[in-house]
Amino acid sequence: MAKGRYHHGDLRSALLDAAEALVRERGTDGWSLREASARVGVSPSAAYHHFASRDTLVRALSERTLAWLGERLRQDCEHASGQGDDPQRRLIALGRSYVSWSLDDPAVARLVLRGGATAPDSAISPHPHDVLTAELDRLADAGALPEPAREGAEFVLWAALHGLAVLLADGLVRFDDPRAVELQTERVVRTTLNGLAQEASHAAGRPAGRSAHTERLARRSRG
Amino acid sequence: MAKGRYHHGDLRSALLDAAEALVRERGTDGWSLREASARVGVSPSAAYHHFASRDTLVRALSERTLAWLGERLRQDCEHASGQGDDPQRRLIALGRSYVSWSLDDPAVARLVLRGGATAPDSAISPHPHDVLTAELDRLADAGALPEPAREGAEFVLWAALHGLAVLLADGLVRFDDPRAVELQTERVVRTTLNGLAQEASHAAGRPAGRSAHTERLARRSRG
DNA sequence: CTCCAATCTGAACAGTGTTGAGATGCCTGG
DNA sequence: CCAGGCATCTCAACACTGTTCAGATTGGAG
Repeated sequence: MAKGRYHHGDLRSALLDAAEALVRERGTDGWSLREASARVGVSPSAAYHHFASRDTLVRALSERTLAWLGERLRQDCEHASGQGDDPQRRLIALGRSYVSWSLDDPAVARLVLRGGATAPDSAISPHPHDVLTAELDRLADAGALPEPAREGAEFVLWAALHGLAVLLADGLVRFDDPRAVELQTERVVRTTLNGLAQEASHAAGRPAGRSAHTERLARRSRG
Repeated sequence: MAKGRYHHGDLRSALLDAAEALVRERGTDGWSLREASARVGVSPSAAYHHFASRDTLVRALSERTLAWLGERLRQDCEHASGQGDDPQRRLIALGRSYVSWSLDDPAVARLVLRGGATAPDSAISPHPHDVLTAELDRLADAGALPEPAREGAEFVLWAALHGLAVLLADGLVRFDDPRAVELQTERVVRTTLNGLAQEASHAAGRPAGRSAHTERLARRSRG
């Protein structure tokens, strides 16, 4: 629609769509703002009425995708919860969803997962990290994660999952069989959770996780 | 040296140095080949006698740094091995070195850790991944890692460490206290190793890690 | 000392992000 | 129904980019 019309209608999201397609085709930097504009059928400068710069467009795409991913993770957790509401099963589903996405759409994942592209004041909802945190809470509530191990546990599991996703998206590690990716992901989640659960028994005598207080980047308070 | 001379002497590594400094100042893309050339005191086209393109220069810098990092990791393992040659202590040292580097030099780390910048046929030696693998072998030899858990364990630990390093370099996670980073890194290594060691007892009945056969990207056979 | 091959320069090309002055046409208020 | 405001878009231009190539320069081999 809006073919040949002077006013486009929804240029902003049309540009985001074009940018997403271009990222998929040629990566984050393999295309120009001018090309995205041309693809939408609009002059290069038109984009500047919706985005302050090319970089802003890319960031906006990153945020849009991140929110989409958060929703996807949440849904996949819910869907996996089918029988018995096993929190560990839900976390494995989350991990599989996260990792398989980064493998199926590596170019977009490379863009999104290096969060430098995410504005600090953007309110992404639901943020993938928040989904993971909520699932860990669920695990702790179910008694499968001792209280001392719960503190900061999200950073351990997040690091492991994020690391696997990034390694795959960047092509630093490859699995011959797609099924192997699922197994590896499952193993990473299981191993990490096992390690976390066992932490309490080893913790006596060392500073414990409490002093490793961490904070996520501020993502609150939309401008 | 070579000030004002027509022939520079060692332009290739001078360009790499300039590129490294520029990456540190303004990130991977915040500078131009022309600026790097100018900084070295040479015309823009001179660079093309040493690098096929800007991208090639960046990749070369990435490889140089990766090899440097591998050497650093190896040395830090050796250094930590002081008393008793405890393999776990060595792995913790490796993790701390890896992570603290990515936090101390985040711009360069961002460039290096996303291996897309690494040519597939480059022979990086010693490659950080190989160092980690060797240390896990050492752990297994010491009997601290059951045989079935050893298989593919490097991908679990690598994912966790790499994930933490990347999250920090990208600023997706921040710790208020530098000491907290060390503790968190130690926790990630310990937790992962604990989880791995405990794997055998849980493994009965599931496919186990054997079918999750993995392979690193080919980095052998220099052109 | 001469000449070659490696090295570097200078000028040029197409394409980039970005800007500002002006054209266009949707929508609101009369 | 129609005037006109205003967001939206176009056009032309700027400085700058990566890259190429014909030619100038020079260290070192014969």
